[in-house]
Amino acid sequence: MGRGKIEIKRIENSTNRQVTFSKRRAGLVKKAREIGVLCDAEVGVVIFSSGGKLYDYCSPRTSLSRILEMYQTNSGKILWDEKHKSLSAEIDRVKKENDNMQIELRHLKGEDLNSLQPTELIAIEEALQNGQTNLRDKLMDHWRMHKRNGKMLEDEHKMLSFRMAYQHQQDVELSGGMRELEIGYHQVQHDRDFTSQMPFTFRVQPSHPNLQEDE
Amino acid sequence: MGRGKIEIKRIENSTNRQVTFSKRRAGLVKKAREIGVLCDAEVGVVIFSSGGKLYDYCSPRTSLSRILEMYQTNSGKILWDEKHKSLSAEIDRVKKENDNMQIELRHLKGEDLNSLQPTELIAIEEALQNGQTNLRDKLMDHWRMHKRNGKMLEDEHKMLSFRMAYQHQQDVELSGGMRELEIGYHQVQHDRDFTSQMPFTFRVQPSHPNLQEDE
DNA sequence: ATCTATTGATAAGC
DNA sequence: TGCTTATCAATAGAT
Repeated sequence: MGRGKIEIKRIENSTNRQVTFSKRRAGLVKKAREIGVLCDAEVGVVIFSSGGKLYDYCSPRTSLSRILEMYQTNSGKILWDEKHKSLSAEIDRVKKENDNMQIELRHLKGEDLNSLQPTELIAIEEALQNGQTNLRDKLMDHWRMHKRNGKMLEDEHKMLSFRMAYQHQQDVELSGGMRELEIGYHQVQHDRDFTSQMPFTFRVQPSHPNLQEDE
Repeated sequence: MGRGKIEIKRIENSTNRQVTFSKRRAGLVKKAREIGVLCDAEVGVVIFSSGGKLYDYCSPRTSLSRILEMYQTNSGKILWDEKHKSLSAEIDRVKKENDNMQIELRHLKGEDLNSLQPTELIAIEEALQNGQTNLRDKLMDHWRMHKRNGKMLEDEHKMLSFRMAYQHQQDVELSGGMRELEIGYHQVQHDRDFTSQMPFTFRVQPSHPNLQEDE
């Protein structure tokens, strides 16, 4: 509900995220108040922003601590005694999450790949390709902006220039390196009708970088 | 919002009240979930119906008791012992580690790059380049091994072939995209003695992919 | 913070 | 309780 539909996933732009948080927090509290009044319910809401700031609401005529007591009674859980268990469980959960991210990081860095299937390797490769595209866009933004402003620092300029050139080199080399694989592909492609699914580049002249140093 | 506007006051008809309660409870929880995801917030909701029945929701990465503890910390009420404190401290520590990895992962995926300096962008780009090199080596290993063993499965073969071709395409395109930057570089390169540090590729013919589809 | 085009939530009705 | 639909409400994006 707004000028455009949005996916329910983390808002990347931090300003937008903050604005949306404020708006929706207000909306949530309003809804909580309404259901309390309309349906004669008691409601408690606790919200922590990503920055850790606390916001809360609870129906009039009661208090959060009373609601929490009722929660304990009704859920059969004794929060104070449960707390220890729940804290331990949380540590486990967070650590596990930690491990998973660790693994994902390693994979993205090209480590610990031996146990992976081609399918998984390809998925990671795609993620890398994506990241690289975004990274390079951003680097080019910097390059262009600095060039336009004419106030690029000497060191920054060196690094950017060097890096741009290096990327180009890498691409040409990898691009060349893939030629070997084309052969493998062409050997088998007539087995099945797969040609229609192949990217057009496949039917393209391989690039011919001139790799001689000219003195 | 519905077939007619309603006043926000207790619904007298008990059936309607019950129905509205169910619908709005679902709506409230949905909103809570959404703000949690969109804005990276932690949310806890506790609802008692007029009949005294308990309903609750809390964001996935936490628990109600955890949220309630955070609430107590933040709101001043402190009634927990040292053990809990140390457990909480550990959670905070691990979560912080978690956040850092999260950030690194996002960066590698090309997200949240706006606040980064060129130096940092370049470091990330290098990591991606590395990862990609390793990934592709591994993919080629798979390709060669399966081809040699002659027992590549049809689907695996399709995916590998397709992926190899796709990588090639990407490289050629990126390689082409870098050409623009060469111009910028050549404009300034005579300012300083930087030529000796430039990769030889820089003095190389750009690739000329033939992008016409041949029917 | 304010303004609206749009999407989203939901009151009624079945 | 679950669907459907006409309406009102929340809010995304722009200012």
